[in-house]
Amino acid sequence: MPTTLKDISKQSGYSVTTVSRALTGYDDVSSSTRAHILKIADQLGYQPNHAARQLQGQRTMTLGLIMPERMPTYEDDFFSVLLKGITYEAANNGYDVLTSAAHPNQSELDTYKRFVEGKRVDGMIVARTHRNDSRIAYLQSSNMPFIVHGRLTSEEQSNFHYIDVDSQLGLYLVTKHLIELGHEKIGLILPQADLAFTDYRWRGYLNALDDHQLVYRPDYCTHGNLTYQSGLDEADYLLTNYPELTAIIATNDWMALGAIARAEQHGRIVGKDFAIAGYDDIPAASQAHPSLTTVHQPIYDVGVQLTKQLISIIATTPTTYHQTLLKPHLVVRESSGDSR
Amino acid sequence: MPTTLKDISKQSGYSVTTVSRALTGYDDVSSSTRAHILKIADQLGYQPNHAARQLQGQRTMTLGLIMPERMPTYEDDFFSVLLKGITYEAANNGYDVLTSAAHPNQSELDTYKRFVEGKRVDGMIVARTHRNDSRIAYLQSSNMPFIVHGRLTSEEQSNFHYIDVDSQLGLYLVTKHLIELGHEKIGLILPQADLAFTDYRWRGYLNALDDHQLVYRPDYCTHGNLTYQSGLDEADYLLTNYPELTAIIATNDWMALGAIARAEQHGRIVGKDFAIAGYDDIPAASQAHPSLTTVHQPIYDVGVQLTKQLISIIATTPTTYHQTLLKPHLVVRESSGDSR
DNA sequence: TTGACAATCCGAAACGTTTCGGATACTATT
DNA sequence: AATAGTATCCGAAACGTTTCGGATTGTCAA
Repeated sequence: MPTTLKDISKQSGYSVTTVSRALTGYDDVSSSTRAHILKIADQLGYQPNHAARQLQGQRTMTLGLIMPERMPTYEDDFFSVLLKGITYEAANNGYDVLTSAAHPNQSELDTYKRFVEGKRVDGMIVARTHRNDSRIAYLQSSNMPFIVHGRLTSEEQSNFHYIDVDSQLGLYLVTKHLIELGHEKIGLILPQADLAFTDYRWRGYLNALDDHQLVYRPDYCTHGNLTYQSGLDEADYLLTNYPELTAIIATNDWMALGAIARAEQHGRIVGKDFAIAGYDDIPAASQAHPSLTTVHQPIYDVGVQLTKQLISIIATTPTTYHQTLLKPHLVVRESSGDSR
Repeated sequence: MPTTLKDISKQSGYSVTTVSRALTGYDDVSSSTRAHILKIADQLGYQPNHAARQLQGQRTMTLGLIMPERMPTYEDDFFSVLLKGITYEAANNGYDVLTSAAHPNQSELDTYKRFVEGKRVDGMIVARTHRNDSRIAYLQSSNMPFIVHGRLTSEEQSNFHYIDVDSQLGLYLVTKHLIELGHEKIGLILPQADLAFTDYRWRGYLNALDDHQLVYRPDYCTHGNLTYQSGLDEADYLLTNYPELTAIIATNDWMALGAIARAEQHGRIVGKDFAIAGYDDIPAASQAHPSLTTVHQPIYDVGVQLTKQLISIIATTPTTYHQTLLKPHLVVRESSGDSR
């Protein structure tokens, strides 16, 4: 049974109140008694009881992140890496991080409610937004500080603090890159339609075609689910139905890697007579063969930024929304090939 | 301000006690009043205050994981992936996960104390053990349930619950594999000497040499720090000083990938006239060129297992140590080449 | 009619902390 | 010598929950 204020009080002869005030640094206690109390607290290895503090209405010094109900894929480490950035930056500022996922027989939203209304955290981080995102709607209706990685779709209002990577720009850049290499018939493998960034990526592709007077062919666009397997599948679909394609853009690297594998099975030599590009720049992208042309997303750093912002939001409750759009950059490697 | 038991009490006309007992399912309240109370609680969207529960001595339904002080490397996602497994499995059992890292001006051990003595968790998970591990010593002296991923070194007593992958076997397998391909002069890049698994991996290498009557050359062994960069550096050192080497085993994949790159700069053709093997089987390993022969570690699953075990330990406080040693398996790919 | 027993409810205390509103004793000012 | 001010301390209440030990009612058997 850990030491409490009462123990220190007994040992030192001072009241619990004074001990508390000494320990939390009020100017209301003489420096000699403070020193005395500090020493005893140290001797006894005092650690404040977190629950008691919280109960009485304090900051929890804890940030919350909830993992999505079903990971889109086992191999997807987006949340893990983000969480790594969040945890370290939180720790730098004296915060801890509470993570969870939906409990059995509970919805993801229930988990948000547990955290928010159970007063377990001072702020929430939400990531991978989707169309009509009920988590965001809920948080807006609560008065829990929160920050979002990503926005809502371009038709929706994003009235909240967010940090997003401009994936419209990202896809514009990679599409432009391929067009400038001479490609005119470019397949596109998008993620699930209800993910908010699908919208932006699609627009980026569209804009690039427009800017170069190329016609947009909706049938060149398919939807995968961010896995390697779906990269295989969708590439297969595109290559068998539209053999005129000379390039494929996949909107994440795992799908791109799948697409490379399948394209080569179709007899295309990726990086030579066929181009493939991805998105994310995961570690495997640089190791792949051919190495993958892609768009770099600094996930760890985004985690750090989100945390920094959220903590400042908690501290200051700003009246205006803090919204940042990071510029991604294109990483040209072998898979997009030389100019044709 | 969220609803409390008192609110429900007022609304329903029953006492706080009865409301509490109705909600937590005592048989001490008639089914009609329970139904009534349940309904009101639902209407009001009642969420129990976690702090109040904890304070009064309940389970926290929270597991703790602390990230190491300095990540050995930015690219190392070991903890992130482990945490992903832990979080999902914990959620499956109604638990949340509290993560942190050392706060400024505090040691890693202080963080353990904060969690344990601040009564913030019901159990702790510790990973990546090192020689003379003070975290484990501390947890043993507390009576907080905990489970460890990894053991202490073979000279130390591992008197605690753990799940480890038998990396001695792992390194034995990969060394044997190379020897059977005809290699006799095999370099070894080990991790930092104070990591507990360094000891086991070294022994595995040694055993394999012994079993095949090959002499052990201590100077063929160097120490890296698990990064790609140190793979470059150590491979460079080995190749320039011991050009007679025909193979290098790196004890993790990132160092192996670095070693491949450097070996090719030294004019070796990896997979042909030179063999390289790694350890971990990270996603990049299968994508690498040449693809990397390595030893598979199921990190996500280990996270799941650890969580399962820890929860059962919390529930039953077993008197005997639960210790599992998982068998890793060799994944042969191109980088170890054909028989010579 | 009485006693025993079950069913249902509730008051009060406790968990460990912070904070509000004083209380006390000393010092400096008039 | 009285007043005001300052420095230092503390009692009690509060946060929201659970639990211990009854209290109240009603039922049923003797």
